Amino acid sequence: MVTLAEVAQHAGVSASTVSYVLSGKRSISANTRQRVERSIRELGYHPNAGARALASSKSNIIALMVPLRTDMYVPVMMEIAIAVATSARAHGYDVLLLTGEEGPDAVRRVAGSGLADGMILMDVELDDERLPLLRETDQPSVLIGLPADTTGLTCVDLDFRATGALCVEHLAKQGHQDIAVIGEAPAVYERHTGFAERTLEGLRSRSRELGVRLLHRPCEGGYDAMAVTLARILDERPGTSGIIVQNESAVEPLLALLRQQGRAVPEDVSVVAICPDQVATQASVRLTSVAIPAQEMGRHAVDHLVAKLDGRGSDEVVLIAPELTVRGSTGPAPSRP
Amino acid sequence: MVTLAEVAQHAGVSASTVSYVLSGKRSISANTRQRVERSIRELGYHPNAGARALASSKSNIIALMVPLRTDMYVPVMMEIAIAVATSARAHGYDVLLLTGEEGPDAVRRVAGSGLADGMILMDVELDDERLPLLRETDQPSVLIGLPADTTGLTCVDLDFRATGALCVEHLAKQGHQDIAVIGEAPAVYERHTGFAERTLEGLRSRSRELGVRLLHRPCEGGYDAMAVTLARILDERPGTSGIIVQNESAVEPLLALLRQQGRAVPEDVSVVAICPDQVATQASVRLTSVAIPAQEMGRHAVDHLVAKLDGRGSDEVVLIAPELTVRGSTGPAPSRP
DNA sequence: ATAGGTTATCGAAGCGCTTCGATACCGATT
DNA sequence: AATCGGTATCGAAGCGCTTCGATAACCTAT
Repeated sequence: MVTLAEVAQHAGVSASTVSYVLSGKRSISANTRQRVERSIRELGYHPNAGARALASSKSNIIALMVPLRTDMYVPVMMEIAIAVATSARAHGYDVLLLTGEEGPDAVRRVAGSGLADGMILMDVELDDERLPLLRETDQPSVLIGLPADTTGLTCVDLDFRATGALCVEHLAKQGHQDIAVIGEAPAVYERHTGFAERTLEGLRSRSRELGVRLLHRPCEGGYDAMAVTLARILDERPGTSGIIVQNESAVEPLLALLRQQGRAVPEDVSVVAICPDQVATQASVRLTSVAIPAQEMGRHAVDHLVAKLDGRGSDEVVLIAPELTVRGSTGPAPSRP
Repeated sequence: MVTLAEVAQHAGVSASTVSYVLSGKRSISANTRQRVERSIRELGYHPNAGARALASSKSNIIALMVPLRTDMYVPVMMEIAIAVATSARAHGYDVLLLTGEEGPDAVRRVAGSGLADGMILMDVELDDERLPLLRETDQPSVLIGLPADTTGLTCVDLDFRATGALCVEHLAKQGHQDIAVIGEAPAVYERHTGFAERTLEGLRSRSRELGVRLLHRPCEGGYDAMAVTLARILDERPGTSGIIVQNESAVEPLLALLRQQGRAVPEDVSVVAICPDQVATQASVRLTSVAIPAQEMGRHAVDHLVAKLDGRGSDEVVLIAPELTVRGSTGPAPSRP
């Protein structure tokens, strides 16, 4: 293993000079710089991460806490995680992967040990138990998702309230009067996940304003659960002509069931999905949808965290404006008999 | 920030004693141990990761290199990644997330800087460009996937050859004579991903042995691509009665298309999938499948790597035996006219 | 009582780096 | 010629921990 001292000796300078060449924190003559850089290359030198962290109290690592549950919106999680890792590298940071398993203790461990300089939390619940710790250790952090109380926190999220409103609006504008919402699994609502509840608020308030009827039903993913849910909806509201889905694993089953029942999309029923673009375009019907901008969220989170670590940047809540893309699954409401 | 020295002072012992209490590398009297542990608790002490890494040349971090591509078998990747993170924690290690983006350089960087003690590589190609580096730096590592040359390497993977064979066997046993294979996207074969090619080998050799006809077609995910692929298959081999799918995002489109064309599963066509159990059970037809044991692979990889880091364990190739679960999508071949 | 062997603890060195004065040299200003 | 402000470099201290002898205290066996 090559050390700074060896590079220094090889280049005929002192260790501190090599350090300054590396960090650029003091001016170095062009001549010396080149000699040092050459030695670094020739010896294949890589600074030791531990020593660096110890001396500078900076690890150049960002911790990313992903939910342990693999049952929910997995591709989105993955996409965010990869976006985070990629953007972090672009800023010179590596990413430490923490699962939700450890719970709040992970926050304590990371903050206490100086393992990471800051952390990004995904899947934040409205009343998340990690937040008190985050505030008290004042660990630099960014949340992906929006808790109930955001004082002193930096959050990045899609504006799910506006997303809900946007979906209702789109359908209402086309004349749909009876709209059904197929939501995430009941467990998601029970644990008060922010995005699910806020979507619902948006859906409800906008439909109230626009005078359309709204029926919300949580739904486990999969074909069987979807069959039951759809039957219940059509039973309660036979006139339903617009459906909003916020559950990736319910999308394809829903479309299959509608087809099977002879309900044409979009002639008989219009469908709007809240899902990543990939899902919307790869479904059996090209879906009108509001995209979940996973990449953008990951990138934003990293940018904000890095800004904080650099002493720039402040606490703030960034809500990304939703965008509805019209594809082939929505159209005018059928005229009622 | 609390340091070892402060704990030592608080407990009235020397720093080294505290260190030995923590590591258990020398015997400590019960009395002293308790006093020290109490101080640790009262002061909320966490050892500094950087200092530890520097002094012990061990970071207690495992690097996990995931593919950058988000287009392929995403849930499997995610499940493996989470299994790795979870098992690693159980062994006292944290996980550093590296994306394929950096390519081979990441290996050099991690090995050189002592950032991680070892690494796990996912999505290994047959002739992976990271392997020479891995061998030359003799960085402790485990591959998930099987390259062409495994000398000096430890690998964990599902036995995809046996998996292919198993699928053919199952269908042949039920009398199917004409079998079609819907594979991964063409790009996957072009970059010589090991698992795809080995599955194919297994499929081909077993079908030759059993005297059944086999047609293999790569397929991009999604509905449209699937429609084209299926049409071509049925055009070339109208008598096809068994289909093997190895492409998660083709599964649901395939089932929808078959339904749409009035081909009943399993009465007219039998379908075997190679996919995670979750996909097989949540599809619109409960699929007979060979599971991809993501969790098990992640766990194995970590166990082997930790064994290596402890000086136990040797280079070896672990192939997990495939298991075929019969569900509702396969049955006897229809009698030919 | 003394040598020999344990067991429990301490002190000091050192891991590889960053960073803060200090120093030496230079040309420009008076 | 003496002074000043830069610029380029060096040396040494120190980050918080691990680990290796050394030492002291205590048993046991002679």
